[in-house]
Amino acid sequence: MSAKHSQLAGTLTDEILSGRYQAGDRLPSERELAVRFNVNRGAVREAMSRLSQLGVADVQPGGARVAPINEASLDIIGHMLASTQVPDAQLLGQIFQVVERLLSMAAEALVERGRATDIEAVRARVLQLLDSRLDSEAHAAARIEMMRTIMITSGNLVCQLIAHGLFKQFAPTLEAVKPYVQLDVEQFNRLARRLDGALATRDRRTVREVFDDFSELHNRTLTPAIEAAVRQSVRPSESITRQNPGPSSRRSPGANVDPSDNLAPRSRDTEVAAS
Amino acid sequence: MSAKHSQLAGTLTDEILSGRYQAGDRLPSERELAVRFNVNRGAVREAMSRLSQLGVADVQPGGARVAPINEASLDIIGHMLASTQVPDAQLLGQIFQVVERLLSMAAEALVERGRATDIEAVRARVLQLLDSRLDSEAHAAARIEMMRTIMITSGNLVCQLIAHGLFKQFAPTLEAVKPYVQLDVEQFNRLARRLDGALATRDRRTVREVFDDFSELHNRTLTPAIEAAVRQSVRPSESITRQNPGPSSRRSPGANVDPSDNLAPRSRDTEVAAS
DNA sequence: AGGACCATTTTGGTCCTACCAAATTGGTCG
DNA sequence: CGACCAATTTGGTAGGACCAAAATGGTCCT
Repeated sequence: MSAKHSQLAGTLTDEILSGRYQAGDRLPSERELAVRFNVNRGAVREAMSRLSQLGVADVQPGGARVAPINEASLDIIGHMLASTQVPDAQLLGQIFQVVERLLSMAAEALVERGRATDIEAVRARVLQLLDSRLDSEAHAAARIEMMRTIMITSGNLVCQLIAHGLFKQFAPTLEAVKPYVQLDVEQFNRLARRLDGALATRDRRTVREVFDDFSELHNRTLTPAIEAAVRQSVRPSESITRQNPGPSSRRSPGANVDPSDNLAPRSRDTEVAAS
Repeated sequence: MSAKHSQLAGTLTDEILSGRYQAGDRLPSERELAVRFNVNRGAVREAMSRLSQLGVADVQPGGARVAPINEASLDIIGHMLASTQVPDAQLLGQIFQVVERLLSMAAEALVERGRATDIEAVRARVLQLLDSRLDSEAHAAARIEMMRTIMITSGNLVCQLIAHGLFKQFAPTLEAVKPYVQLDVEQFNRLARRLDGALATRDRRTVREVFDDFSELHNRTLTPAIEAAVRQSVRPSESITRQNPGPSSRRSPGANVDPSDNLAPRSRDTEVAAS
């Protein structure tokens, strides 16, 4: 579905991220890639441009070389999460950890220097999260909305950008794991109440403590959820909901490369054989 | 010096970030931009691609629209810092705050789950920072090296990517402000000693306290430095060190647009008149 | 031999032209 | 007034030609 250059960029990014190339290695030339993937060189160039801006390759006249991973852009996280069938628990945990820290920072800034109206706005989100009788879906959405509100009202642009960028990237993964999460609502609500009180009294120390506890709770929630997802070991995105096979004229699932055009290197055996 | 598309992307990014366009506004068409800036449409396309990947514009068939700022990539920070002559103190403060939080997180993870050898490596950096008799330049470099070591040994990739990305962007600004910073070395060393002790005993609570204090110290250091820079109100990058005028055949300073080609919109008066 | 130097080849960078598909636009008809 | 449809605008793709910088491999001097 997506354009050629986009697919190519994805393929190359995955190959680099998977460690097929060592940092410093020369990438095949644009012209060679063009013939190998049977696309126009322009498409290759756009893909290389993406790699360059992603920070996974350093492309210069004379040749392109792969860059060390830790110098890449934050946007590679999405690729890393998507490359493995079951999300990497460790990476996901790191993301959560960072988000929660930034969230804590934003909330602390809010209670220290924020306007009263902003604090009230956040409190409204927190209480709304508490009072209503929500199903887990709505509860999750409300949680996210609360986080968003905290980020925005904090006024810290850097914080917002990072959080938004991270969220955008792990949202699909989260969606895939969601069926397996079982949040301890009781404890969560206890924390939410504490947060509300801390916000009302502008008690920074307690705010921080609450977010530390949030982090711990999330970790305890996430780990078994991922384990459950691993046990099932199903393809996250579509294969869960797909129940009606549809007409026989259908092409391949779409998440993978269309077999009609050979954007993948020639005759690379599919690693996950149909069983 | 830089390529046309790069200049164009910078110009457009700055115009969008400066609020000249509202979020949701339509950007001029590629063909129109091509004639306005007297460049090939291909160059315009590359610039638009950059804007798109930067998250400041949403470009689709039918037209490109500017995106809300808070949905942009983290990489716009560099533009925002560079667009104003004197760095924005508030934004710089936010960056520092975030970095210090992430640093604290990394250090805490290190003392909680890190290997002994890694902790020793960080301690070495801290002590090296303490013992030697360094000038402020070397001291700053050693501080950065310490932070880098903490980030790397922590093993949190997300943390590393954010920190590296932020640092890469505010490094030039930091360089510009550096002449004006006067670090309270005595207090800093006191904190460093505390950090060393906390690392040795794997005392997570103290580690966090130390980084909170670091944050506070940096804030107290940064604010007057920026104020001093504002007072001087000099162009950060080159004009400070340039003392020998060079041959008369020289072109314009290079940071600005070459007068021979009109990449800037026609006859736009320079906003900062020479005084 | 070993190292410095230089011409050739390779490689990415730019430009141009033409054409395609999707979105927008503006008119037209019910 | 609203739904629908065609013409236009807009971004997307393709292919080719050429340029400049880097890498390469040979040559010459020491």
